[in-house]
Amino acid sequence: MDMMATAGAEKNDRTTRIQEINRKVILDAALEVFSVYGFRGTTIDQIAEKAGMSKPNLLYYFKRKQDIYASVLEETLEEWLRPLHELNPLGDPVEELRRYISFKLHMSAKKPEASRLFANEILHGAPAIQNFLKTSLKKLVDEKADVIRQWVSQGKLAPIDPYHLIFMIWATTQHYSDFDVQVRAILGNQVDRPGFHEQTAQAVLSLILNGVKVR
Amino acid sequence: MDMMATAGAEKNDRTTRIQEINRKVILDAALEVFSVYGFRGTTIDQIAEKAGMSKPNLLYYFKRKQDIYASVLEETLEEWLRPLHELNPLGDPVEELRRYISFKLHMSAKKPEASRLFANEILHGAPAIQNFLKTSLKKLVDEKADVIRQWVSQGKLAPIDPYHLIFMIWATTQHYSDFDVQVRAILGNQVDRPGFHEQTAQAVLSLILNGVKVR
DNA sequence: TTAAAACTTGACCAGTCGGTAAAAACTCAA
DNA sequence: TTGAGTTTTTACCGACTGGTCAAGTTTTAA
Repeated sequence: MDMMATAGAEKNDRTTRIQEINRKVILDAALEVFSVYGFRGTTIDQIAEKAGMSKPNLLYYFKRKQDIYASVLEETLEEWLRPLHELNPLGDPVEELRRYISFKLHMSAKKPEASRLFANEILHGAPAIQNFLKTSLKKLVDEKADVIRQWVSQGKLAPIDPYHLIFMIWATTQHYSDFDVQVRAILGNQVDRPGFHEQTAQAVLSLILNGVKVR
Repeated sequence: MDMMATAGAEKNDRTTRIQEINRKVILDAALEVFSVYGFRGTTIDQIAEKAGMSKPNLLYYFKRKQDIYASVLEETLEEWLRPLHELNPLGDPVEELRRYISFKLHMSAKKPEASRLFANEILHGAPAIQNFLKTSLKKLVDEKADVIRQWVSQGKLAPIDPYHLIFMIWATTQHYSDFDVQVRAILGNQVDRPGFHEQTAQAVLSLILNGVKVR
């Protein structure tokens, strides 16, 4: 499997209003279903039902199951990585990291499906986005690792490995969406109490930032 | 789906030598396959082939696919949680955490299949081990969270939330097995260099422990 | 108004997969 | 050696699922 462009509808390559609407409806439904059941665990019928249309109709917009999957991934990837893009080399390091972590936690809470979709894809060897990981993602991370390394060499951060720091931030923030059931099993229904998200952010921030500040 | 006992072979409930061997062969094969493809993504034929026997023969030992899956999970769970059990309330807090983190990282590197198996199960809502999570696991974590809380109140650790600390340790250590492809895509083949595992351990340890030490 | 293009659907097909049936092959204690 | 119990295999079934087809309905541009 490999990342590929969205298959258009027949003959003409113009995108009609109906196409625009239905593609979006399908991709929204697909995200919901794929993120819960994974690629193999998802049936086209499930997506079609959630999208409120028949299977052949759905297949009119996306010729194969993989096309839907690749499109959902593509759509969500950019949004998911934007916060890292915004890590500002000129800002205050601790403040920048605080912003980044807060935002990632916020995304995890607000859109856990996206996180789970990736987690599942990567867990299964990233068949559809391997190339993306090795090019775009690597480039972005290398860039930001450089930023962090400079912060360190300027004495603004403790001498930490930037890559492992980034991995730790990813792992920790996404844990709360990917392993939601486990978190719930252990913390019980306090997870649903109003202030929980803020408490979590507070705890995670102080843990990571303390490990990163100069002493 | 729910956790269930291993289905024995027919009539007599005595476990023969052949049964013992074949059950183990099957469970080893099953761990390999399930951890890569997940429950739905795995076919009984795949497991049977890896185990070197025919599908009906495999089904002679485990009546249904779910039984194999449940058995593999059950078998691996205990081993996976043992290090947390060994967190010693009487030891030096930072040293105990160092040991725990090191051991988890070591397990992630040595037996990534186990980690991936759980990650996959939990990611999909933990249908087979929900009950385990809510009872055994919760009890264990509550216990150890208490230990950490006491360390904090004795002034031996910075004032951190014990649950979020545990989550962070889990998330970070398992990241290296669960998201192996992503780590590889970003770090390249340095991952396979001899000292890599030690470097990672060093980086992760200093990050987490710095966040935890009293200042 | 109209006809071409776009959209939708019911019927269906072929491959896959979990699981069964029944009989053959093997093991082992007496 | 023998036969009861255990293990293995061949053949097969029915449900599911990804995807196709052809015919119908709706939309849209002229």
